[in-house]
Amino acid sequence: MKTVAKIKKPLPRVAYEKNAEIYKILANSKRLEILNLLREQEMSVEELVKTLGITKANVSQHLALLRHARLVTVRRVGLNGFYKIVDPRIVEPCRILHKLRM
Amino acid sequence: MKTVAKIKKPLPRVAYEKNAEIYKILANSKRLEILNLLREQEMSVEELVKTLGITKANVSQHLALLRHARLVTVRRVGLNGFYKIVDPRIVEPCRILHKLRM
DNA sequence: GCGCAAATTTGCAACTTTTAATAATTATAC
DNA sequence: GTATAATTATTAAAAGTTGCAAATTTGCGC
Repeated sequence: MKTVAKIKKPLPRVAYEKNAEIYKILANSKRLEILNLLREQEMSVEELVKTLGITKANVSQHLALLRHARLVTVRRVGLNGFYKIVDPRIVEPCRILHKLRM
Repeated sequence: MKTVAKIKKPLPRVAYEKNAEIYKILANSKRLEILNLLREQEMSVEELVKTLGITKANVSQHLALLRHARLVTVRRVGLNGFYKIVDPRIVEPCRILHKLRM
């Protein structure tokens, strides 16, 4: 196999629109923190509230957004909701950007 | 060398804030398109206007934002401005997200 | 079943940010 | 000077954020 060129074709325009939608979700430090926390382990809303230091309602709203975007799922146990990340790879770009020291 | 664990430590909180700032810049389809175009080659403002199909003023505003974030640089030749990307790796997350079919 | 308490979500309102259009301005070439 | 390329300023509309209070859901004891 011959490696001819490293040119990467431009993505179709809709790809940028979709991509931008995801970035909009990621463009909030609290949501980023949630995703990075959930990357390691499932967490309850209660725990997230304590860890993030924002109101419960606010955490809930962020979680709803992430849920609707299918970035996290919730498992209900009694009164509590336990959230986990659907695909941990979603936070990879976060780390890449961090390594680019940006 | 032994691989003990794949646990990645949470980033410091400021990292998420910085990260979110970058995502805010990336969270716009036109800016994403600009960055992905510039990934391959330097382009003039004029060319960008034609390719993107939006007003020159609007292109200019997006470019100013990218410039201030030091994501692109400009080279002036006479009346024309030629833009290039500072670090092509900035668009990698874009492609990663795209491959995650998101 | 019913009522109560706890965990979570939702609705509302105030505020901030972002976007994109038009108009005005700057800078350079001729 | 005039024309052209690009930027900046000024808007108005749209979208996002957040806290409080109200509503919802669930579990538990009776």
